Amino acid sequence: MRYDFNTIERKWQDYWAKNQTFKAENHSDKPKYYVLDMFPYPSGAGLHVGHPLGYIASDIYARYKRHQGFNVLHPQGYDSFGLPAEQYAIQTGQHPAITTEENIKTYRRQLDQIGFSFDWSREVRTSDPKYYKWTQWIFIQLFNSWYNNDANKAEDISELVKIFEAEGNANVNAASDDAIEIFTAEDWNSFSSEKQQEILLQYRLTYLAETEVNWCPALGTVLANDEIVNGVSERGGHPVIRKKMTQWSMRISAYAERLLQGLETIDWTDSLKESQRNWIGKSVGASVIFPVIPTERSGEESHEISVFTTRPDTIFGVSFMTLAPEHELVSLITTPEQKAEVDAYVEATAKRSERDRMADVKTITGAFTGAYAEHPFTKEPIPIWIGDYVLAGYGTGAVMSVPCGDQRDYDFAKHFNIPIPNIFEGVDISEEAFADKDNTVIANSDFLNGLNYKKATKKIIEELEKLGLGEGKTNYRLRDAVFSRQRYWGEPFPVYYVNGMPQMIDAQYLPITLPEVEKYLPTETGEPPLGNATVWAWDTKNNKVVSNDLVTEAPEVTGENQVASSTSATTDNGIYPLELNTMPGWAGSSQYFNRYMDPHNEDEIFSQEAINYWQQVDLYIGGSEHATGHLLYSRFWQKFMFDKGLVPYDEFAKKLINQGMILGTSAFVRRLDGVYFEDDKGVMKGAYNVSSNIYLSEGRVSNQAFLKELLLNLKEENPKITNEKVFDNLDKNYKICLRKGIHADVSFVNASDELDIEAFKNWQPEFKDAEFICEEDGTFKVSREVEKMSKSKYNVVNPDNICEQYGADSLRLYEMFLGPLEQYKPWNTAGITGVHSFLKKLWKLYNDDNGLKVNDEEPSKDSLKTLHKTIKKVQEDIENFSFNTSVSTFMIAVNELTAQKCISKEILEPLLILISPYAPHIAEELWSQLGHQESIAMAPFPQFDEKHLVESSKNYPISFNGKMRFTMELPLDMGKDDIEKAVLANEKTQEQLQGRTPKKVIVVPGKIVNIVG
RNA sequence: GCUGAAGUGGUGGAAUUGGUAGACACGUUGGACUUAAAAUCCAAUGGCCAUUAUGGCCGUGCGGGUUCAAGUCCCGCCUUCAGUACCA
Repeated sequence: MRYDFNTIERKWQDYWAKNQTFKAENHSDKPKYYVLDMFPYPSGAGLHVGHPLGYIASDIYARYKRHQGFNVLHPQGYDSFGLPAEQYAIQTGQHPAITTEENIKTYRRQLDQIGFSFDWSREVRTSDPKYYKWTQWIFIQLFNSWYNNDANKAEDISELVKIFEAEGNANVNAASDDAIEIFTAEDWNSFSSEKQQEILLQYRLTYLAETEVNWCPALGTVLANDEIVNGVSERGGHPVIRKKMTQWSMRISAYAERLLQGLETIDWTDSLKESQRNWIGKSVGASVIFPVIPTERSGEESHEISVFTTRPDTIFGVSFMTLAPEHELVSLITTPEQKAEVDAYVEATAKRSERDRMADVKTITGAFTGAYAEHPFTKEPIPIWIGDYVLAGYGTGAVMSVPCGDQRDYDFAKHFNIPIPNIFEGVDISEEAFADKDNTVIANSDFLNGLNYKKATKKIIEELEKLGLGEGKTNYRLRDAVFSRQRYWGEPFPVYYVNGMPQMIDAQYLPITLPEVEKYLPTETGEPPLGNATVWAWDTKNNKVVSNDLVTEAPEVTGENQVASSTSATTDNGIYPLELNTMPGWAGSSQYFNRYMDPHNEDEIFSQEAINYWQQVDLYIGGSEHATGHLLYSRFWQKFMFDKGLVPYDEFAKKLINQGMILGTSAFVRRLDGVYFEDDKGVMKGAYNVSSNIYLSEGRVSNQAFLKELLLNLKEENPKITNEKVFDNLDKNYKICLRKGIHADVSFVNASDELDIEAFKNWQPEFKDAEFICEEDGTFKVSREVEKMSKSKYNVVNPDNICEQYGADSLRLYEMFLGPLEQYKPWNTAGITGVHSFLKKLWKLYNDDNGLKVNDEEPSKDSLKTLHKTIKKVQEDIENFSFNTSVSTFMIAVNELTAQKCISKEILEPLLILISPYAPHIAEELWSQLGHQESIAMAPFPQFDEKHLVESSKNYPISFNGKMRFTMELPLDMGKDDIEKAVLANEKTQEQLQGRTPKKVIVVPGKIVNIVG
C-alpha cells in the first residue's frame, strides 16, 4: 500500500469538519487551555508558506494539550477591516465587503488544507456588524468612564458628575487634559449643558479634542505613532506631516504605569517587553516653573514656563531656556525686536517634515525670543530661546537648558555663544557636557554644593515645593492614541452631534452599520468618505439611521457667545448628523480574544460564565511587529474591562511567543545592461550602462576573462554599445562586476538553480528577444539571495503547491524542521524531500505491499527504549516550544525502529500519538488502520517510563588533557576508583601516556574520564 | 547613540545544569537497481596532513582569562539582524 497523502489528507479534513472534532465546549470537567493565534488580515494575495508558521506551532501545542486531557479553545477569525480592500474599492468601485468575502474564502480554503484543529464554529470577523456591535459598545463604555488616579482605576462618569455637583473639581485627581479650569460646585451647577459636556469630555477615557496629529496627505488620513515607520507611513511609505485636527483619542496614558507594571506579571519575550517599556518611556524627575519676566510691552500679563527635567539637581547650571517652536508661549513672549527672526524660524520649522527633521539632527538651529525667565533660586534673568531640538510632543515642550550637563544644550550654547557655567566638582567641561549622574558632585549651586545626584535631587525638590515652583514628577513618553480615521472600511462610531457636542447612541440600538456610499474617496469639501453617505443621520425620536436631508441645521457654536445664524429658528426635530470618521484598525483586534469565548452572544459582549471559564489566553503566538500597536492597545482595553468588572484578569495573555519570519530565496538573472569596476582593494572605479539584451548564467559572471572577451566582442559589433571608458578600464585589469540582476520568478528555477529559459522569455515582453549565455554544460544558472518573501520580489512560495506535491503533513513538519520557532530562516523548497521521505518511511513501518503489517508481537527491549526516549524528548520539546528538534527525534525513532524491524503494536500505536500533533493526517489514517473507530485527537499522550531507558553500562569517553581519544565500555555502577584503575590498565591509555605518569585523573561517573598528564 | 537578539561545515540547524562539537536533514560525491529517468537503497562527507588499517594537527566571529575540561562561564573587541532615537 502506497502513502497516498492527497487522498488521506482530504479524507481526514472532511472527517474533522463533519464530526466537529475540535469544537470546544464552555463546560467541561477537564482543565481548560486557550491557545490563540493572531488572526490574519485576509489580503488578496492569499497565504504564502511564511504565514502558517505560527499557526502550525500553535496547532501542535493545541493538539498536544488535547492529548494531555485539556479542554482546548483554539479559535480563528479575520481582522477584516483595513486599507487594501478600501484602496481596491477606490480603484474598481467594488464594495470592500465583497473583496473581503472573496479573500476570506481563499484564506479558509488554504487554512483548511493545512489541517489545523481550529474550532471554526467560533469564527469572528471584525467587519461583521454582529461583531463590531461590541467594538462600538466598548467605545461607549470608554466614553462613559474617567480615570480616578486616587482609586487608580477607571470609574463611571456619573461618579465624577456627583463629585462636581457636590464640591467642584478642585480635589479631583484624574487623568485628564492638563489645562482644565478649576470650578466650584456652584459653578458647575450653573454651567450650561454644553459647557458641562465640554468639561466632562476632557475627563473621558475616549475624548474628542483638537490635537496635533500625524496627517498623511497621500492616504488622506491620520495615523497613530505606531503606524509611522522612519517618518513615513507604515503602509505605502508616504510622507507624514504634523497637523492640528479635532480627533477622537483614547486616554491610554492614564494606564501608563499599570501597563508598565503589568509586564512583570506576564510571560512574554524580553525583547517585546523591552519595546513596550521603551514605548511607555517612564522617566522620573521634577517639574519646575520658571516665571517669565514681564517686559514693558507685555505689561502686567504674566506668563510662566513649566518644564520637566530628570536632572533637577543641575538647576543652578541653567543658562538659558528652550521652547519648542510650536510652544504656545512663543508668540506671547517674543519681543518686537526679535519678532521677525522668531516668526521666520517658526515658519521654517513648520515646513520641515518629520522626516527632514529626523534626517538632520546634527544641524543646530534656533532663535532668541528676546524674553527672559527668572531663575527660581538665583532670581537671575535667563534668556528664552526657541529651538527645534526641543519637541513639542514630549514633556511640556520646553526645557531648562543646562549646557554643562546635557550634550544637546551644550551644543546649542556653543553654537549661539551662550555661557556654559560649570556646576560639577572636578570635571572638565571645555570639550563636552558631563552627563554621568552616578559620579556627580554638585558645586557652585548654593545649598546643593557637595551633594551627589540622589541627595541633591531630593533636596532641590523639597526647596521647589517650598517655593511652590515645582514638584517631583514622573513623565511618560506614551501619548494618548488617536482613535479616528478618515476612512470608509472601518467601524462607524456610535456617535451623533448636537450643537457640536458628541452624543452616544444608546447601546440597545447597536450596531450602527456602515452606510452605503457612492465613492470611497473623501468628499469634495475634504470630509471623510462617510461624508458621501446620504443616509447618515440619527433620529433620536425613532432611534434609527435616517437620511441626511432631515437634519435641521443647528446653530453654530462660536466661542462663548452663541451667535444664532439666520436659519437657526428652525425647530429642532431631533435628527442629528452622525460621526463621519471610522475607527482605526486596532479597534477590532483589541478585544477579539475575549469574544471567541462566547462569539454568538447577542445580549452581552460575552457571558460572565464564559469569561470566568476561559479566563485569559494561555498561549498567544504571533509576530513581533505588533509590539507597540495591537499588543499595547489590547492590554489597555483589557485593563479597562478589568476595572469595569467585566474580565477576571487585567492581562489578556499569560504567555506570548513571537514566531520568526520565513524568508524567501530570490532568484536573480544577470543582465549585461551595466558594468562597474573594482580595484584589488574592492574600491569602485566607475559604473557604466551597457546597451545589450544579453543574459549571463551565474558561472559566466565570475569568469573575468570571459567577461572581458564578451565586452570586446560587443564593441566590435557596435562601438556605441557603451561608454568608451569601459574599455579604458578593461586595460587596467580592474575587476569587472555586473549589477545584482533582475528578479526572476522562483517558479522558473529548479532545485539546482537552473532557469527554465522558455518560461522566463514568455514571462515579460522585455525578455522576449533576450540572448542567453549558458554554462558550458548548456544550463542557465541564476544567483540566489535571501530576502523577505514578497510578491514584488517574485520569491513567494505558495503552500497550495506544496500541499499538492508533498502534502500538508510534509509542509507542517518541514516548517517546524526549518529551525527554532522564534528565528528568522530562509525557505528552501528543495529541503522538503527530507521530511517527505521520513513520512514515507513512517508509512512503511506500518504497511508493506500487502497492507498493514503491525501485530501484537512482544516488542524488543531496543524498541521499547526507542519509544520511551522519544516520548521523553518530544514531550520536553513541545513544552519548550522546540519543535524543530522533535522532528529530528521522530526521524531518529523511525530510522531505529525500521532497523529493528519493529512491527509491534505496543510500540507503533503510542508512536502515532506522539507524531499526531505534527502530522495529524497520516497519524489519523494509521490510527484507524490499527482498528480505532475514534479520532486520534483525544487519545491520551503516552506515559514515559524511565525503566526502559535504564542502562547497565556506559561508553565512557576517555580524554587526555581535555581531548577525547577513545571510548571505553564500563558498567554504570562501577565506582570512581575502579573506573580509574580500569582506564589506566587499558593498553590504549598506556599508548597515549607513552610511559609518563598521569598527574591527575578526573573521573565523573556516568559522564567522562579525563587524564591530565 | 541606546536597547534586545544572534554569530557553529557548502546550506538549515543540533549539542538539557561546563563533560565525546557538527545530531537530524538538505546538498555534493561514489555505488546498487533500471534501456533510461524518477523513486528507492547502500557508502562517504568540517578542514588540513599522513596512510597499510590503526593515526596526527587545527577547528564553534576575534583577542584574552577561569577550569582537569569552554560552543557553553568571565573580561575586552568585531560583525549581522531587529526595535528605537534630539525623550530634556
